[in-house]
Amino acid sequence: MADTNTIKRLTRRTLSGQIAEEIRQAILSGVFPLGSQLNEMELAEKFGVSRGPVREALQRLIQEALLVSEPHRGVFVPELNDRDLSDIFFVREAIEGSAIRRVMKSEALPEVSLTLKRLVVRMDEAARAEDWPLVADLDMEFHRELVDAAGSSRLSRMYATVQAETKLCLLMLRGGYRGSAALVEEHRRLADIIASGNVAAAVDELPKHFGDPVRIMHKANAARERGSSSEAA
Amino acid sequence: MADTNTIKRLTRRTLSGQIAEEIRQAILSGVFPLGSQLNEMELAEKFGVSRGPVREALQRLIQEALLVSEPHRGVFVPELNDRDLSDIFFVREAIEGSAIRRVMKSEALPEVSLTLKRLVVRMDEAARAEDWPLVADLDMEFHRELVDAAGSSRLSRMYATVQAETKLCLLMLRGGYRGSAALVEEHRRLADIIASGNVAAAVDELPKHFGDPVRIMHKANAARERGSSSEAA
DNA sequence: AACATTCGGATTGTTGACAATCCTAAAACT
DNA sequence: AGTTTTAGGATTGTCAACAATCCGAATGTT
Repeated sequence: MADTNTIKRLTRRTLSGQIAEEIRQAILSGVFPLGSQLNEMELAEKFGVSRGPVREALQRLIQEALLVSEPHRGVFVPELNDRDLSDIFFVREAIEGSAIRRVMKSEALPEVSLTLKRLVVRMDEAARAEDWPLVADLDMEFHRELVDAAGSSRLSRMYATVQAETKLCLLMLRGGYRGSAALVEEHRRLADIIASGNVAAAVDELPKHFGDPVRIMHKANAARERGSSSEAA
Repeated sequence: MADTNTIKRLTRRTLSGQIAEEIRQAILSGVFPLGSQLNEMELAEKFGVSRGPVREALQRLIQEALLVSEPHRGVFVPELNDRDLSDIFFVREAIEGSAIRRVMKSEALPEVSLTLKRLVVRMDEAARAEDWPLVADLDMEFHRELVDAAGSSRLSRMYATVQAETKLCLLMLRGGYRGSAALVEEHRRLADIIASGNVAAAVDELPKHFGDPVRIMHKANAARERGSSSEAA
């Protein structure tokens, strides 16, 4: 047997696990509006189960920062403010930066570069077809691929949760996701720099890459909060 | 009213939260040996509560990677192998590296440096008194302080979980925590470099700082596994 | 009219019991 | 004797009911 590294994934699907996955998808799809409350009993009978598994599923999503719990009040879809937004992208930069550094030092760099460039091609096709949801998905996949290539299970897991929060951010500007073809170009640029082997340049590119979305989202967030008088932080 | 120091403990302690904290401390104190199983019913009656809150507490700790769950089998204190060990310190390097970069760019650097140097002083005192547990605690605090200084709640939270795993690592070499005064010197060195403002030097110092513990633990781990014929990874 | 108080509805937090699953080990078979 | 089968025990997974807590509206007071 050549590879024994496949550790026999007996993913024993537990009920609460399935429910968590279901609710997670629902949140990230915008089924539950930001700030809305999730009723345990309601979810329970919607899934045809008791409140126990639902509670456990919610607990898990709380740990993933996809929900926030106010004791004796309920669990809510969080509303992200500017601080959160900056923080999320700061952490993304931290994680992806480390991933880039490690990948570019490894001998798997050519392979990873190829994978990334293929993703850019698909992203380009999607952009030409103006399939913006697909573009967004490929954007996510691009960065996830990059982080996973580092081969650190912990880094990947951490990144997964931050990426989920990023999706939450995208929900804030519903449909307003900039469909500019510039996005494709940015990723192509990033992929090229990574392939080039210039570590410093690659790491420097990340803030530029994230700069735009952060600014755009901040703007959208400010516009959204302009209507409701908010608390000063 | 002159004193507003009562910071209004809004921290509504939920029962499961308290239990989680209790179990967490127990795990990190080595009350539960590595690889041992945690019985829900047993814990429940030990805490004088039902299995519900205990289950939720365990769920939380599982998410923190302080426990692993095998469906329909039970939850166990994880046994960390060499891969885990390397991974943990890789992630620590990633997080602390980003924290250092941000802190050293901020104007709070002098203040942070001072705090770190004070910690080194305390660590030195503890080392002279040969109070190694305290030295270990101060080691943890040093790095946590550094990360917290970055002002990113998400980075801090992620680091907290990795640091908990680090404590798990220390449990592997029970009591064998090297009490060398070199540890103090290393931290002093790191604090000095950070204070100096030389970002590149500071970031370069991290791998050196982590190099020793990783090697030592690998050695200890190998020695520990020498007795039991283990599966080849 | 403005403020404090109390009551009601709703939701979460907790409990004890029941069902499903897994591991161990004894027993039956070749 | 060695291997398969099958019961036993134990533990987790799930459920429905009970208790505690919180929010908001209605009521009473100044």
